[in-house]
Amino acid sequence: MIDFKQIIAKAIAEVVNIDEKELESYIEIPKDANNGDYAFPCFRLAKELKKAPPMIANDIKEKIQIDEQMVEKVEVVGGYLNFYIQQEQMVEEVLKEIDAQEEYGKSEIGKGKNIVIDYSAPNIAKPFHIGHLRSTVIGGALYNIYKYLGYHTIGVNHLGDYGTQFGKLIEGYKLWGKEYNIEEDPINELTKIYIRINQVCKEDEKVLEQCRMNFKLLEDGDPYCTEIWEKFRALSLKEFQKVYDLLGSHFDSWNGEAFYSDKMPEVIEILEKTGKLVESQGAKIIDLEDKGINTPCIIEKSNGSTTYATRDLAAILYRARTYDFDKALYVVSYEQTLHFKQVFEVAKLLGINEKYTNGLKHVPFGMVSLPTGKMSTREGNIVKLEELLNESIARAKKIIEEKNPELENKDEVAKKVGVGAVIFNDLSNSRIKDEIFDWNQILNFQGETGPYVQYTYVRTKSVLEKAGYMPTIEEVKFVKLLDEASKNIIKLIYNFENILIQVTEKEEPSILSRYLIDLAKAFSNFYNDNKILVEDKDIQNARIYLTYAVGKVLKTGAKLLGIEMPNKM
RNA sequence: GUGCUUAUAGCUCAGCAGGAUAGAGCAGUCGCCUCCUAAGCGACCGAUGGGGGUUCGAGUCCCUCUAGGCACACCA
Repeated sequence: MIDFKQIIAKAIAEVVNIDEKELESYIEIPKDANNGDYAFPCFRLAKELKKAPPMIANDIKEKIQIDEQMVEKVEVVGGYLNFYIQQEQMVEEVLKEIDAQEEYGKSEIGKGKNIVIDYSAPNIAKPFHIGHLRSTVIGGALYNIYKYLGYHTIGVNHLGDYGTQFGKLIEGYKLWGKEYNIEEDPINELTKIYIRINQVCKEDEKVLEQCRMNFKLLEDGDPYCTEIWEKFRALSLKEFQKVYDLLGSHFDSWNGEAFYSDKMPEVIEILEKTGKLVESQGAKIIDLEDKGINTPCIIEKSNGSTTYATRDLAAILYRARTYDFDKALYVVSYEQTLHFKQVFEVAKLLGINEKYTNGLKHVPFGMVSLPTGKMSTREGNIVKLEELLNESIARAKKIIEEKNPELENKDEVAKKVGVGAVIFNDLSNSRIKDEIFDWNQILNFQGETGPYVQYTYVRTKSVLEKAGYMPTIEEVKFVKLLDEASKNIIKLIYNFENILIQVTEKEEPSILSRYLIDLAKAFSNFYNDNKILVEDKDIQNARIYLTYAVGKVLKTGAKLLGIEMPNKM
C-alpha cells in the first residue's frame, strides 16, 4: 500500500535539509482528526533554523511540492504543519488492498528470520491454573503474529518436567502412593501428594534432603525413579491437552527441561574451560558481581545435580544449533527476571555467536493473584484454568439462551464466545500489569471485551447475509465513503499491518486487542449512523464493501490473538 | 538492606520512544428497538500519588519522597 507518511517525509525532506528517515520519525498522527491525518511539529527545527516554529511551518508549506492526488490540503496551525490525505484516494487504496489480499496485513518482512518462542511451560503433576493462562495466550498470540509477518516461528513448550519437585513427588509416592487413586484423577491426586510432602519437608530437613537425592537418582537414570517420572509426565500431558484444545494452543516442540538432561555436561565442560566456573560452598557457580548482578548463578548443586539455570543454558545452546534463531523469546512471569538476567549473562560464556546471545529476550508479564492473595499449588488456593473456561462457556450459553434462543449450534458458539472472552480479557491489558482475578470482570461480556468484538463481527456477517450479494471492487464508488464514520474505519484498516509490527516490536499483543476494540467501535458508530442496505445502489455497494472489509480485519485480528469468530451469536 | 517494577476518574485500563483540549470500558443517572442482532448506540458524572528538575513543550525523561508488587545460591 501507499505509505503516506513516507511520501510526506520525502516532500518535507526536499524543502529542509534533514534526513528523510529522521523526518518520518517526527511525523505524528493527530489525536483530533480535525488536525489532519498526519502532522509535522516544527518546534524541534526552531533552534537549528533560528526561526519561530509557525514561520518554519509556513515556509515549508509554501515550498513543499506534494502530489495533490495524495494530499489534498496542507495547513499551518501554530507550530504544526497538518496534512490532509485525499480521502477518496485512501479509501480506494485500502479497499483495493482488501480485495487483492487473501490474507490482509500479511507480510514478508520477517522472511528468513527464525524466532523461537518459549511459552506456557506448565509444571508436570501440578494443576494447570489461571496463572499459566498468561504465558500461554501471550506467547500464542506472539507466535501467530510473527508467523503472519513472515517470520519462521518455533513454539516451544518448555515443560517443567524435571527438578527437585519431582524428587519430592517421587518421595511422596513412595511413602503414600497406595493411599491415592492416581489413575483415576492424576493431577488432583498428585497435587495432594505434592502438598503433603511439602508440608513434611518444611518440618523435616532430612526428608527434603531425600527428595533432592531422588532427583539426583532420576538424573542418573535410576530405573524406579525414571519409571515413575514417565508415568506422571504422560498422565499430566493428557490433562494439559484438554486445556490446550479449548484454547487452541499449538506447539512445535514439547521439549521440556528433562530433554536437556544429557545436554548439560557439555555446558558444564564449556564453562569449566572459561575458568569462570568456581566452587563455592560445595556448589559450582559463576560469579556475576562484575556484571552488576550480585547473586551468582548456580550451575551445579553441592550434591552434583543440576539447576534450572543449567537446563536453560543447555536449551540456549540446543536452540541456537537447532533453530539458528534470530530472536529467542521467553514468555515467563516477571518473578523470574533475575533468573533470566543471570542465564543470559552466562550464555555469553558459551562461545556461541553474538547473534544468539543478542537475540535472547525475556518477555515478562504480571502476576495473577486471587483477592485473598497469591496463588500457590502448595497451599491449595488456586483457580483451575479448565474450570474458568468451562464456567465462561456456561455463562455464554446462558446469555445465548436469553438473547437468541433460536440460534443453531449454541454449544459451539458458547465455546467460541466463552473462551474468547477469557483470552481477550487476558490480552487486553499491558502484559506487565498485575492482575487480581475477578470472576465478574472476566465473565463480563459487555463493553471492551472479546464478545463485543465477536458481536461486531457477527453484525457485519449478518448485514452481508441480508444483502444477499457482494459487489465487486469495480462496482464500489469510493467517493461514497467520505463521511466521518467511514473515514475512521478506513484509517484504522489502513493501519492494521503497522499495528502488527508494533506488536512484535514491543512483544505486546494488547496493542492488537485494543486495536480490535477501536475498529469494532468505529464500525458500531458507522452502523448506527448509516443504514447500510439502502435504495441508492452506489451507496449500498460502497457500504457493503466497507462492512465486508471490517469483518475481514476483525476476524483476522481475532484469529491472531487465538480467538475464533462465530458467524452468529 | 540491594535490585527490578507499578502508581492516570469510585473500579479496570489506554495514551503511537516528549507534542495540540489526557481517551475508553465498568459501576451510577438519563435517553434510543413498528428500523441491517440492544452482547449495541448516545448523553451526563468524574483523573495524571507528593515535591523538585531538564525542555519551546512532561502522564511520558532525570532526581527524590510515599505506597503496592516481585526477586535476591543449592525451588522452578
